[in-house]
Amino acid sequence: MTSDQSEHTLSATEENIMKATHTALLKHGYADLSIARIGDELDGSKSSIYHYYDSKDDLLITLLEFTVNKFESTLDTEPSQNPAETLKQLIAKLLAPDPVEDDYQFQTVLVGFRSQAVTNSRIRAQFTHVDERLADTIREILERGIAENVFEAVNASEVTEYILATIKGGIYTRVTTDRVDAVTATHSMLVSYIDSELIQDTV
Amino acid sequence: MTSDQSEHTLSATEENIMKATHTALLKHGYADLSIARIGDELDGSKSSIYHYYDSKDDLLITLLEFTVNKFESTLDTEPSQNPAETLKQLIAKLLAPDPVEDDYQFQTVLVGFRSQAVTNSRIRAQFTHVDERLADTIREILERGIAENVFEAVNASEVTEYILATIKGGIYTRVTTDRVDAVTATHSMLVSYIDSELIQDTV
DNA sequence: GTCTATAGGTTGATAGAC
DNA sequence: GTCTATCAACCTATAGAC
Repeated sequence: MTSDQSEHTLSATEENIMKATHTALLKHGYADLSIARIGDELDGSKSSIYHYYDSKDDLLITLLEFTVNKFESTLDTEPSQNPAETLKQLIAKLLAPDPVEDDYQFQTVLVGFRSQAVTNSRIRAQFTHVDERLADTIREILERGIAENVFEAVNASEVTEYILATIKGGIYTRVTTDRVDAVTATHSMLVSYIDSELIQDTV
Repeated sequence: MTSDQSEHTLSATEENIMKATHTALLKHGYADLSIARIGDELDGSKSSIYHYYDSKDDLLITLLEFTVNKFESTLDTEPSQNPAETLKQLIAKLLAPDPVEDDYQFQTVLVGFRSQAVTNSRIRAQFTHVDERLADTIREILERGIAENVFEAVNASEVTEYILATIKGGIYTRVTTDRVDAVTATHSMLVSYIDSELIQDTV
């Protein structure tokens, strides 16, 4: 496997701690997250945390990896499909005006984590990596579409970054403002862009 | 004036506190910001803060307003210019791969604040407002360009949100990852979009 | 208006019983 | 492995001298 994460399965307690930290993070945000508040969401006692993790920092980095993996696994696309449809489905999943509760929670937790990348170099490295993989996913779809003559022969790397930035901007807007219409508009304009600039005119 | 902020000029001490909080925020990030750390950046004693602000929260909300005003004032564009050039200059200022130090600091501080919008409704309202005004700025340029037959007769509101999301995504990427090239690519693709989809073909 | 001192609570983390 | 009890450090905020 290519995963850099240790292969071991999580014990029931570890799973509990992950879930409790996730919930506490949603409730209070990264800045107001404390071991006590995680304990409040936990079935057992808060000190059990220190049996599995060295420190609060260690716990949070582990949760970040855990969350990123779950988030990325929800993005796995059916590769047999038309590249244009695959791309549009990916965008719809990320920019849906009212996503599935789970998806919304992932986005919220990841936005909270991401802001820590400004001052925390470990978290910054993680998100550099996250974006790299998101870009890979999009670029592969584009390159396949170009190879199959579905897409124009654009610069796949540049278009990838452009699409990815727009998606992240849309998610960011959804999670940090009440401007729901802005997300809808961003979504529909991004689809228009794909239709008019990317998809080849059928001759 | 339309500003909802009190008109009074800041005293030297207040100015000092704003600057110290700004610096402490850059150094430690929102989550690890404390009154003591703000005091470390301050000429005087940390308790002087409580003579001017009721609480840490009050101080931070004030700094947010202060920062937003300064940030927006750096965006004032020369309205006599060609709308296409005005728009491109605005984008270049926000997505420059290596912006002026002041601009970079504003973006960093605002990204830190913005993540708090997820759990803090006062801050969320502020950023809803910030985005509204940014959208107004872009929309006015687009509408002027359409009126002057420089731009195609696009849906100005939708295109505005699309451009704004891409810009925010680019800033977000710059501040939270090491993927400098991604920002450059986003910038150049956004300019290409304007050239090919927005600017009217000269007949 | 600015300072020192300090109250009173919360923080992350540990010791040690079971 | 899970618990209770506890520590020392730090937190926000205030009291009160100057």
